[in-house]
Amino acid sequence: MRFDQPPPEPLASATGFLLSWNGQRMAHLFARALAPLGLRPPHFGLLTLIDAEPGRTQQELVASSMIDPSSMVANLDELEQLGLAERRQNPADRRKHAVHLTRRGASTLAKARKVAVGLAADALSPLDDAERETLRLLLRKLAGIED
Amino acid sequence: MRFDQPPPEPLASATGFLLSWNGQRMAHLFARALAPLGLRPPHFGLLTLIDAEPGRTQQELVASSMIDPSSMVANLDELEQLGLAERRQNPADRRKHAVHLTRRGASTLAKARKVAVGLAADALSPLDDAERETLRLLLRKLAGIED
DNA sequence: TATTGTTATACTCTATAACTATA
DNA sequence: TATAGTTATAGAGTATAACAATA
Repeated sequence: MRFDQPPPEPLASATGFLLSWNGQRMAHLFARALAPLGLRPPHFGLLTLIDAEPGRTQQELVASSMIDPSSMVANLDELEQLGLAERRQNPADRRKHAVHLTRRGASTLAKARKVAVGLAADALSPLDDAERETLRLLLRKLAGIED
Repeated sequence: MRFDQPPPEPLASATGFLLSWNGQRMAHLFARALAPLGLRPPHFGLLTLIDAEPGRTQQELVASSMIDPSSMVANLDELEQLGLAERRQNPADRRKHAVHLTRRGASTLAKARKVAVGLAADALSPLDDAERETLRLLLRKLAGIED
């Protein structure tokens, strides 16, 4: 898909289509902005979740993320290979792995956050601050988040 | 990706992430709603564009859509196999194909539109009418559409 | 030599389900 | 018998670039 020009009418009149278009465009831009760090968007989400509550098991991460179990394995494998996260053994139950960030993982996450903030500022530039906040609140409500 | 629960904090605080999440969720739901008609989302977009201006060449459709040339061929092949669209020869330039809907294509498009309208009503149900219109206008502005 | 359309191919991403180990 | 994690595999979807035909 190409996102180099505004979407064509009459599709661009429908809210559902606009939502898909803007969302997929944002995902696309984010993937590209993250690539120089060697990360893909799910990596960023996972690093963020591990950082928010270190030591969770993979299943707990599956439950609180959008990633299914087999993709979780693959993504954590990649983060380990990059030296950004590690699985630690739980002595009480050797089936369970506690997932932590490495020091390098924490610093890479900080860099990635800067990339994300910069991209958002750029991609949302057609809107002023008040409009951005209105959009954010509408999207939270739409996503089913209670405030 | 799973979209069966609201996205996790702290990701769900960022407008960019919310945009991706809602957009991909909508695309996902739309793909599923369209499947019983034997269509995928690009088919719907293409049928809509052909209907809006019948007789365009494939290149013109490429230029005014988000679909790249080789995917355009594949998508039109599929629409022809389904009996929904047809390539007509241009006598003046035999390289160019004029793309039209068949009668069946027009009626399938009408059905698909109903599906799309129903899905949008459903997926946007957390918002009231005024909020939906605000969202629509913000998304148009964000997409770079001048009003 | 440029344009229109097509084909072939390779790649990313993900989902499904089967499998291993521990409990 | 149930749970945590893993592996293997197949499938959808898309992008890249080479190719054929017509102009």
